[in-house]
Amino acid sequence: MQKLQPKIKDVAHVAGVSTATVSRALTQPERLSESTREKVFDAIRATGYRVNKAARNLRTRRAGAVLVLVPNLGNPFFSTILSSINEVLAANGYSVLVFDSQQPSAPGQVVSDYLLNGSVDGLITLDGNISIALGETLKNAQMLGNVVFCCEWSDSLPLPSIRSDNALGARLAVDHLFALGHRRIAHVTGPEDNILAQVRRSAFEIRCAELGLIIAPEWIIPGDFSLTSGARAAEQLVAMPERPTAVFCASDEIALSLISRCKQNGLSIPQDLSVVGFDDLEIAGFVQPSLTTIRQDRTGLGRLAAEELITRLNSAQSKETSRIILAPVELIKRDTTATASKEQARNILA
Amino acid sequence: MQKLQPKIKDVAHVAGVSTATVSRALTQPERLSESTREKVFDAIRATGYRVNKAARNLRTRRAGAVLVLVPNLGNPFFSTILSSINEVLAANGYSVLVFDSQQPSAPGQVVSDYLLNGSVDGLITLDGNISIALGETLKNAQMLGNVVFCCEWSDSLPLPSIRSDNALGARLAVDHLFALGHRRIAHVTGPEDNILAQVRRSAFEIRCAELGLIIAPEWIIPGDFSLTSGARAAEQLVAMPERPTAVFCASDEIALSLISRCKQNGLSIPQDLSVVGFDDLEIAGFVQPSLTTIRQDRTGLGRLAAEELITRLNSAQSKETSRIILAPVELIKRDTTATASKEQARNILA
DNA sequence: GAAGCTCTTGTAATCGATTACATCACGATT
DNA sequence: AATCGTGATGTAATCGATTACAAGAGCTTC
Repeated sequence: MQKLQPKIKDVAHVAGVSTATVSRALTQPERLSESTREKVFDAIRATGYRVNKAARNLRTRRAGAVLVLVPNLGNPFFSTILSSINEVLAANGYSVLVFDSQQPSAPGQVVSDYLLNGSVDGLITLDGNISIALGETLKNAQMLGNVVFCCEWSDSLPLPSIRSDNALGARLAVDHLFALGHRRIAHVTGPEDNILAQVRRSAFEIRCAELGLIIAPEWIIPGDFSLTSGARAAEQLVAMPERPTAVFCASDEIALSLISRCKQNGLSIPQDLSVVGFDDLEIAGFVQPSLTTIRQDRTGLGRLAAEELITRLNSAQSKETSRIILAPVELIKRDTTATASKEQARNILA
Repeated sequence: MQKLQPKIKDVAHVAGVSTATVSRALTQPERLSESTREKVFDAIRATGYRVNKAARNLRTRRAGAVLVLVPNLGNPFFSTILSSINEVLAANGYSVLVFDSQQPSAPGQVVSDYLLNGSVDGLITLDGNISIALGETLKNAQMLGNVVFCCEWSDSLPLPSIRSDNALGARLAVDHLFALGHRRIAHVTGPEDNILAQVRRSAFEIRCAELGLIIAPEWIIPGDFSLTSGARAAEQLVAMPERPTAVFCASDEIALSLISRCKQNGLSIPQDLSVVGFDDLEIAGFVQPSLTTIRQDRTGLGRLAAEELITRLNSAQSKETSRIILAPVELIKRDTTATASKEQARNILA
């Protein structure tokens, strides 16, 4: 049975130095003579000493931790990003706290608590629904400079945002389908109130217009990124009298479940319908047919967001710029898209 | 521009009481008279006060936080559990720190740091690879009572473990396939060193033996839970001269990619091969054909683990019992399993 | 050899809460 | 009327680190 956790005083005693010296050995070892430094480290080893985080945090007014706000932790898209955020932050000495904003407790309250009570130094949010009220609170506490958006953003908050080039992604998808001869392209959207889904949708519409494609209103099928919404969209698709020959889905989950449901309804993919997803989840390459999709660099997104936050935490000046960092997207051609048949290609709306 | 964060002294001043009273209002409001209590809360509201977590933690020697150690955060199986852990802990006033044990930094070191430096009060680990050394360290620091396994466990550490009934899962899978007439059943395993994978495998073998089924050595195909390993297993399967008619996979990811690769090789699922997975990932119900699998109650696992840890943190006595809580598993019959054809059923090994 | 530097180390204040102990007021008990 | 108990509040010690400031040692410089 061992004693309680040794404290800095115990180490100082064993090493025969003052607590200040021990503290210096910990935080700025180069300031000590080599002999004392070694004495101290020996004592640390001998006692099994670990700095008490709470005491250090109190004194230094830093938490050494970052909060990551995730909408739906269960979604593999987010958790990969989280993993990469974790990696960068850990390498820089920060702990990572997570909070799932889907939870019953009011996330705004929770987030401002974390930031204002000093539990964390900063926030990376993968959730774009940051309320104006929260923004105000953070601004008043001069905490707004320690917040970074990842994937998402909010037009009403002047915050940096690391995100994929969503518009480009949508264009790549349309161009790819167009090049294959498709002229009747549908789109299953993300949630209506989601800014990123809005960008994908409008870029889709604009690109179609540029290419002279007409989009029937019913071809814009509302979804919400989820598997369920993909299946629902498939039902709508197969029921259409003038069925599109291709569909661009706002997420891979939509695409995967849409494909599955279409097959159940007797459609062949990609012969009867070409499908493009968005995200490039790992599973996308492991289904049959494998999914053509727009890859988002999830690891890069997480890394960049973490790096941006660290930079901001280190720079004393609070700069509330709405800097935007675009992560590249890429068309991954797989097997759910195919050349339009003659009949499909000719079948342009009047 | 606002001043610095108000402290308890400021609140006390505004309310015209002592700091002790403010503190009591926060932690044991029933001990104050109604009038002062209201005065204090008014002052708190007026000043926008938030308790400083570091100061409170230092004084109370509690962190109000729990570390969750996750092997591979990017895996949807784990992240759902994490979400449910988060929910329960948040409801009980605990913050959740995560660490991905796949990371370069030595996870053992990191974990013991977190626990010994007071960053967290306890640990829930979804990773079974807790080293003996770490166990010793924690025991010496009398921290071993604050650790709970979730899904995984370690025979060498006397810790509570919340896990699925893996053996039952394997039996359910075998029984289901047997009832459909299958007599030649393969198994794609999890990682060889993974205790949970070992249980599934040995329960599979035992049940087969009980039913009088012979398992050719090559039908035990090594995998590691991953999509990649499922595809590899499929290659091995299709190349077998005496191909099994059914396969029980240690994870859904294995099953999904195995199915996909088998289809690429011209097999029809389930006509040529019945497949059972393990986990019941959300996607399992949204692929075509939808996956028959053993459901693990991921939400329940997370919840139970969190509740168990909270109980332990609240009880002063350190009880290092290796209590086991089994979460139920369930066979979810979907479309990747079918009655064995006459030829399949008759084809028993000599 | 006095002044001034640099380098190393120690003393003690400090971060912002919680809480043991003391005090006081007020009503009940004898 | 003296004593006691109870409830409400205040005073000050405390949690365990960091760090401003001071001080001493050893060197250089004029």
